[in-house]
Amino acid sequence: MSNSVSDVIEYYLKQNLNESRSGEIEIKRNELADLFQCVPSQINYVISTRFTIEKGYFVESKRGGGGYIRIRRVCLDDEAEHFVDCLNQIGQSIPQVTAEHLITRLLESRMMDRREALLMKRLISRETLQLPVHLRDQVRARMMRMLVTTLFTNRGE
Amino acid sequence: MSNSVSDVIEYYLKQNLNESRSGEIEIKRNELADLFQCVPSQINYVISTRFTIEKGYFVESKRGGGGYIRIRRVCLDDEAEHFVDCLNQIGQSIPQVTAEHLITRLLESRMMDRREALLMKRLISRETLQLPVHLRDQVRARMMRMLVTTLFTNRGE
DNA sequence: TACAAAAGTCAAAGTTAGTCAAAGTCAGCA
DNA sequence: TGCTGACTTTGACTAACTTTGACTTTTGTA
Repeated sequence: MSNSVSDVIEYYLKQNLNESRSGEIEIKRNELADLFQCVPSQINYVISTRFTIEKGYFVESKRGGGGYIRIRRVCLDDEAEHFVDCLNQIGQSIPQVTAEHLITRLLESRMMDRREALLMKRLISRETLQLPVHLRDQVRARMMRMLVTTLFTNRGE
Repeated sequence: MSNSVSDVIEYYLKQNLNESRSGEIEIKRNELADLFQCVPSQINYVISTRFTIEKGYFVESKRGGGGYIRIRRVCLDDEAEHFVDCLNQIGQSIPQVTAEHLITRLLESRMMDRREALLMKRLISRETLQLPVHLRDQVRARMMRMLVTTLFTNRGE
């Protein structure tokens, strides 16, 4: 399934990450590029397309002598801020438009895919809920909180 | 039977699908076009006319270096009937356990993925809805109908 | 400070696959 | 015959993803 060099490098890095007990690996860009016979900047490409924060990775690096690239798999603690932000915005009651914006942001930050976002927007709509405004906004808030909690604790793939 | 190039390609692909233990094959569009001496876009034609979701196939692809077209056989007999069956089962009101069973069946038939099923089960739960029983079962029914409709009309994102 | 040794950036080139509409084929029928 | 409509074939154009390399920035050390 993995045909491109980028895919192979991605697999290699994730393999190493899984084997490291600390959930963190440190590489030398040039050494890796050498190992996979590619230009050093391809390592940057792989990292920027496959090890993004949205996908649950945090990357640090340092240039110069003794430089490195460190990749860490982030767990809930590191995302807690974003997670809490979302929950705070939702509160105990949320109108449809606000919820729709939040869903769009979650989609844009790759926390959900298009189908999930579409489904979610339909589920929290006035038409689906068909309840008095006050009650409707409260049910919608509980649904949104459940969405965010699920997204943050059960990452796809 | 017929022996148009498209028919030959269709036969070739289905043959390969049958032989693959995983029920899934991966091809390179250009290689196939080369093999059958046709333009690459004819592969798209064959796929779009013979490997539709209605006929029980799910197709994914990726462009660029290492690109591919992946065809998977999905086990679903008669689409429309299944869709209508689901809607009938839901009706205007549905209790939590019944809805959960339906979600599990949708998951098993690959209409949804694990995370979507998990999310959906949480969304339709007593805890999330927190409404009087009769109202709750009605809201749940509308949510389930929306789920099924979305799944059947918005295949794979 | 100067230099060397890292890593970063960015855009061009390369590699696939997708879309769409025009043209071609063929069978059935008035 | 020759028309019609469904299906197939073709290719120009588009979109998405990857690879490459020239140039830049940062950092440690002599």
